[in-house]
Amino acid sequence: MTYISPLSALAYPTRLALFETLRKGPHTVSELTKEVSVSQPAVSQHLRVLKEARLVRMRKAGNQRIYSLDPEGLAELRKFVDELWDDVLAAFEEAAKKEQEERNND
Amino acid sequence: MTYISPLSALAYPTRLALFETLRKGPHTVSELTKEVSVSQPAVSQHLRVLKEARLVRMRKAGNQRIYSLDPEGLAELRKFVDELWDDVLAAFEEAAKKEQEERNND
DNA sequence: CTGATATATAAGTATACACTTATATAAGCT
DNA sequence: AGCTTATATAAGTGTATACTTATATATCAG
Repeated sequence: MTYISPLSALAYPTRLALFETLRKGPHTVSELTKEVSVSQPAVSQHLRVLKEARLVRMRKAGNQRIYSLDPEGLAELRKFVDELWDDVLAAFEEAAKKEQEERNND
Repeated sequence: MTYISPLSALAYPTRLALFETLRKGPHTVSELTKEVSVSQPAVSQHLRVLKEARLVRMRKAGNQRIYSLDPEGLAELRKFVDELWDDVLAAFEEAAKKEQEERNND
């Protein structure tokens, strides 16, 4: 099964390395290729995955393609983790409440 | 290469489904197995990956093992995404500044 | 102690996918 | 037009890993 998501897109080391480079600012494909130890086609393939996951976006500039972070997709990732964090806090409160009740039963 | 991280741990659909179930609260392995369409050993294997990534934790209760979200590991994930978001905002500001400069040049 | 239940581990298999090289596409330059 | 540079796509390969069944471990109940 193939499952494109921001999480799976960032799961692989080489792809994460490309993404981390893009955090520093927009880069062309050849610049990105210099940053990692894989071939240019491999970089293009990773960029496609990142793009489909809406983590990065691309604009053409003459001969080159400039990749950069995609604010829209990243906003969704942020939302996911924010909501996740709400659940974590809720679980904490629930656990604290139960502990309190157990103390009262003594 | 094997790369254990919260991101790769959540990258796979079945594992994400288990994690999403745990967001609702602590569950035993047999409860989790009912939620997904794979065997119990497969669930145990996924839980091990989630545990190594510090996304979930486990406590024994008699015969059973109760899995729940791991606040510590999830705090790290949150931190990662928060810092990532800072970079996104910075990239936005940079882009806006450049656009402004280009307008001034006209 | 014995059987039942809950979970983990072992071993094997099938498939997804990260990589490679070769080639296609597309834009810039002379 | 042709040549060069930048990037993408195609096709093939090796490996990681998600699954399976079988079995081991551990706790509980009688």
